[in-house]
Amino acid sequence: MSKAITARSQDYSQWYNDLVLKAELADYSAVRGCMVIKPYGFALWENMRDALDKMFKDTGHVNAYFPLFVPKSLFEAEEKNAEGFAKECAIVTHYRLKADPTQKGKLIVDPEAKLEEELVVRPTSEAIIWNTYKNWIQSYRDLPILVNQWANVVRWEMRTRLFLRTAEFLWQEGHTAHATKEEALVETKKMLDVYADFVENWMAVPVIKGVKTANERFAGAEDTYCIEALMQDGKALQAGTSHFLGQNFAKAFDVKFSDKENKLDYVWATSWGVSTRLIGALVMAHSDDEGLILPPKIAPLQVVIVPIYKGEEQKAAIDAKVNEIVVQLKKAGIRVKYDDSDQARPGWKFAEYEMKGVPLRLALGARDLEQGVVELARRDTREKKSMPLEGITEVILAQLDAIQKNLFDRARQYRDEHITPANNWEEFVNLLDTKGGFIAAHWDGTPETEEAIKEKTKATIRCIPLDTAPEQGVCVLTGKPSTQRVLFARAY
RNA sequence: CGGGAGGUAGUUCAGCCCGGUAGAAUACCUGGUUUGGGACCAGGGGGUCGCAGGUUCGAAUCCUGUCCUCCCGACCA
Repeated sequence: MSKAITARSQDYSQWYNDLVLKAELADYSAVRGCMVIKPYGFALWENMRDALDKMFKDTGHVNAYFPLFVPKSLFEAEEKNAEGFAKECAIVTHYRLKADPTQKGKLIVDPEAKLEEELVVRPTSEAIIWNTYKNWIQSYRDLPILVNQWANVVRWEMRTRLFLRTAEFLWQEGHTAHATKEEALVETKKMLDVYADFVENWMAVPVIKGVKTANERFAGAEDTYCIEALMQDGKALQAGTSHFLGQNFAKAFDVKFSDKENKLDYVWATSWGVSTRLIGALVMAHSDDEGLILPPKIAPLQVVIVPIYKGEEQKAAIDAKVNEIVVQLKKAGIRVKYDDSDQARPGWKFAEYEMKGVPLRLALGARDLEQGVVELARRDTREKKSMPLEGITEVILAQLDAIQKNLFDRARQYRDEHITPANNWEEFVNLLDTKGGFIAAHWDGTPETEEAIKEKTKATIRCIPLDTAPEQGVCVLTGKPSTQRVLFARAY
């Protein structure tokens, strides 16, 4: 492993790529646009997944699993949804290979094994799920259906980046069915809140809750709610979406139910998802030029202990003490590793665990042992101090909390400092080019103006924030009247 | 999908223009000395030069095709 990664100030994109590879979160693969998630990266994803899964269960949802393949006829049923995804679908057309008669040891697609109907590899699962829900729903007594699935999806992206945009990715997709519009709307917002709660309180990444404009809306949705995060380079990243689907899919798949008065009506729907892209957000929100910085609540390892010794005798004494500490820490629920390997020297280990973003490091040497202390090093502030071994578990628990809080506060301060109002076009363009971040500006509400701004500046409307007060103003581009500021940014 | 750059030891890269026994650093293995911020000495192993064709007496090097990656553009629920 080489000794450094590209500095953020030098090349932010390269820094990100270097970091993902060197921290061993992921690797490239032999398949274009598809990555290998390595064990350390997957451990991180597992922690995120487990926390989210519990939140879903706590809000009444259950898990299920639907097929990877969607028959084309089902896929095209909801027209807007199908159109929206058509350009990035992988399609299965054959079901068999055979030996190539012209080249020994090679295989060809068997032309006689062509499928009657092509199968679309799911870019999202609304179609196959609503086709299924049709069979599950007859009356209001069958509602609501609150199902989530953890799955992979495929979107044939032209330009990919590790975690941020890959051809195949892992995610969860919730698909719910309701008797009333109101209930579906409540569900949509409830799950948006769950996402915001998770991303802020577990990942320590502050988000803005908002609604997407028509241009940015999920294909097939009535409304798309989102959480938007800000990265250290001033670009925005959509961290999660929750869609109010109205009756669009119920109509497309003919899913009706009898209400209490025995009247037939179409079912109301929502869907919501977050993906492994969140890992990209996590990396770009907190990390520095030394490597990854992980929030304790989802870090695969929260504490690493490194011994410093001369000779076997010292090592044995340190081992004995550290083993006691490890038992205590594990009892307190802390994910801890004692790296007593003799393969690397302490300095090497320090750098390695910094690259991997382990929140707290303890270093224990013979001198410390004599004095009954241990060196505590925080990854987030890179601050080191000597603490008494007595009562160290409590100190560590408090430090982990402090790190979690500091990461969030730090990211929120950066985010808050990078929401800037712009009142005219010159200001708007200038802010985008010099400062970046979110720009709060008036917009006349038309897709045409949004499109024009995008063409001129590459900035899009990230969302119409949910919690801002109405304010009279004029559109930053057209000068037409506007009633609310929206957030623009260049985005991932 | 268009334009540009790249792929040679586990890793980072030199060699390619001008064809002639495949190199460096680092990592790895063995032994020893070491260990409070990426240790040092000595010895050693490791590469069908992305893959497939072609030109040539001879190809990492020239030609063609193809795959993967990066950058720019188009696209991106």
